[in-house]
Amino acid sequence: MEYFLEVVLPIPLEKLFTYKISQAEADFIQEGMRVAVPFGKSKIYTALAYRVHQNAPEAYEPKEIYQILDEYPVVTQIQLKHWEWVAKYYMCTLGEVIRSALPSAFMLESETLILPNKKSDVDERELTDDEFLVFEALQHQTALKISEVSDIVDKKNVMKLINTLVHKGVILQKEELYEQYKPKLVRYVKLSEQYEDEKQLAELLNELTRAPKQSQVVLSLFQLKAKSTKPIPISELEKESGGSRAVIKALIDKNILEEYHIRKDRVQFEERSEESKHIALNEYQEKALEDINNGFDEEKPMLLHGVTSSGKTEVYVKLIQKCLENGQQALYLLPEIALTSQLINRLRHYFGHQVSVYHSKYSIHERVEVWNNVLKNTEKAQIVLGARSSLFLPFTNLGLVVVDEEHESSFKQFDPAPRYHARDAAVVLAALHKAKIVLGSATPSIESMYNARTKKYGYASIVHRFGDVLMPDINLVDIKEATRKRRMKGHFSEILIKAITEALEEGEQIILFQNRRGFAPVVECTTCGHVAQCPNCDVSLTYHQHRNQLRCHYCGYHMALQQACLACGSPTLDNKGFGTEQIQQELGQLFPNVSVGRMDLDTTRGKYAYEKIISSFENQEMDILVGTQMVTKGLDFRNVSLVGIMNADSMLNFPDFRAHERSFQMLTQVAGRAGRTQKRGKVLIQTYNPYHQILQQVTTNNYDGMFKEQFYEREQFKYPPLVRLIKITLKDKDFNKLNEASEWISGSLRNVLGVQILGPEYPPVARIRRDYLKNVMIKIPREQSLAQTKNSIKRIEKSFNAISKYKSVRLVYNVDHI
DNA sequence: AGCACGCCGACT
DNA sequence: GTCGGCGTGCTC
Repeated sequence: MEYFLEVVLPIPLEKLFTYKISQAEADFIQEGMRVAVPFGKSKIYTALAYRVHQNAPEAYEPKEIYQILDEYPVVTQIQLKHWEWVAKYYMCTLGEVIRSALPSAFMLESETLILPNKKSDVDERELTDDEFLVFEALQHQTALKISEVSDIVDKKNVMKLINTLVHKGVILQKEELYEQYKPKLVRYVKLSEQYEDEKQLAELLNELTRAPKQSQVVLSLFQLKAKSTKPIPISELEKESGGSRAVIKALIDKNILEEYHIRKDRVQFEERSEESKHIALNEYQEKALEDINNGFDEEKPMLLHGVTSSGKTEVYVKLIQKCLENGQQALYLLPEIALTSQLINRLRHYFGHQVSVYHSKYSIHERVEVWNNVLKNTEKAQIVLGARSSLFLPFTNLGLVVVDEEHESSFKQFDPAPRYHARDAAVVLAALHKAKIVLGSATPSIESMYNARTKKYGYASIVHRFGDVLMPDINLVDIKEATRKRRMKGHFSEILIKAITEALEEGEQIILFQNRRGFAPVVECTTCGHVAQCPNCDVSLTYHQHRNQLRCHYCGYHMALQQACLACGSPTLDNKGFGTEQIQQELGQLFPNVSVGRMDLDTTRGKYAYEKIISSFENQEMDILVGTQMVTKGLDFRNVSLVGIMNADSMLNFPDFRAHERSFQMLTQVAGRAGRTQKRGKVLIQTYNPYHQILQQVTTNNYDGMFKEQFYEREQFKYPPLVRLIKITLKDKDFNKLNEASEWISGSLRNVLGVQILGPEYPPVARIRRDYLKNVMIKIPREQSLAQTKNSIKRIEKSFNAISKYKSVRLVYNVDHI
């Protein structure tokens, strides 16, 4: 009987691939195990076992698998179901979901190695110069990588050379698999067993009199052993004895000491503090908790709408405690890893080492360890705190999902597929696990609030701040007037400067919000109006002061700032617009003795960059923090009494149907950073348009008014949540071909779907990385089947791909585009 | 997605 | 003349 295995490969292909396996393998392999398979001409890939069966494929002769990589499945059945849903809903392949879900260290790849062919005699005279170089190199080395061959002959493409060498019998090829994940091993030492005996030991010490260093090491080892019964790491012995590694190695070589390894977890936390596991909720929190639990009884996802600083976290903690008491795992999703550092401390305070963290700034090794802990349901992984990708962890016993700051658009993955929304995917995940789910926010998204109003979600709210702290006092500052009367100092109005001065005098801290990064978006020539453009993308280059560079935010292209205009040669270059860097600099001039910190994309690279800035602001090493979006997101600073928004207009005027909703959320959130203790916080919003509805709604904390108005507009103009949006982006290097192709696509969609199609339209940035872009937007009414519509779209794509002249055009789907 | 194959311009 | 550029097709 023949056995076959269908596998999923981590590539953007719809198809599953079938390999031949033996009966023994068929008995052993379970769905969700990893297998290494040969794919294409020579490569070996890691694939996920999907199904074992006995139906021989007819159209081709299947290859055999290379090797089974796991002893038990690393992916659960529920995960596979969930991933299939993600692939289907967000119109991508299962392989793409797998690629972003599995830690990259799980995905082994092969590397081709070149070995000398010992069996055949080589006539050196028959080799070309390049061939001889490789042949010679192999006389000294056992194997060469392709890239090394490339270096030796100083050529890029060496496949042809290698092929001829194989042909001439000079070399052999071999595929080597690399396991990227290596457990972290700590080296320990102990005394060899024979010296347990006292007589032997005395003899040994006697022998070592001529080696003072070595005998010192042995004595230190005894001292350490006396202190505790724990294993002794080599590093500690080194420190204690003052002996170098060479001395210890000599002792190991003489078999006096024995070296051994213990696998160490990279993920380590301090123990929980035993006091204060109990938290007291106030009456409003209690009420919300009760409402949430009632909603859970009806098996509904719950929306928790609590004003900023109302103590939502404590409610989550209560829910998590209950979940753990039931012996189930909890998942706590956050939109931004910047937030994890603050929250992790709070959660560890209650749950100690039961909390694991998972996000993209963790190393691939750490991610594998968290993955395995979750899979084995170990003590350490009872609670996972993480960014959107933690949704893909192998929970076996999930009881609760918390989606904090559910309105955040960063829950939606934008660039590589799967372009999923973590909040929505979490609702599906919870349903698959029959787990409870709560979505929390001070400013719920229109979508979630709509779901709550239509009873799809349950609803709970907290309208009072914790400790009855007053809501911040929000004021609008009209900078149109001030600008006209020349009363602005740089980007600061007199009112804002006065407020900053007062806060500084009180010893309080200040947050300033500037919705843009970089020093100045553009550098313009005042003589001819020329602005430096990115050669690969359709954008102006932005100036970054600290490197004195012009940079492209889309492709990373950069060049040094020119002294004279590139177009007309005159040295009259001027900055236009402003960003966080410039605000920071102006502050330095206005308040020379005040320390000003900055938090934006540029200052938060690296694993601990966020933590550094946040903790130094927390410790009041800085008086003022200038930041972009990041400062709005749920950070909790005790001593901030003033929040200033430099310019509210740029976000209000953003050409997007969500601009108003977003502005409301962002301003309300950033305002919420002010006055989290007894003193009432103050918020100043500088704007050219103080009569804007949204700004009025922000100052009066009128969420309902905002919701009503925005909802009405979306009804009028047919936007979510009343329709579903699918955006198709077409990309091609050829401008004309792209236009033709997008007309073809939009035409077919209009013919087949019978729903509203917008476009094709150029996006605001119409060229990125040398590709021209065009968007087509599909609006699908709620009552129309989404699945069927997607099928029709896929069919249109098939016919599109059959047209040979459009071959090079790539299509990208974005379902529920934000 | 990779990766090989195949066909064209710009250099030793 | 080769090298390496990119367009095209295929992967069990």
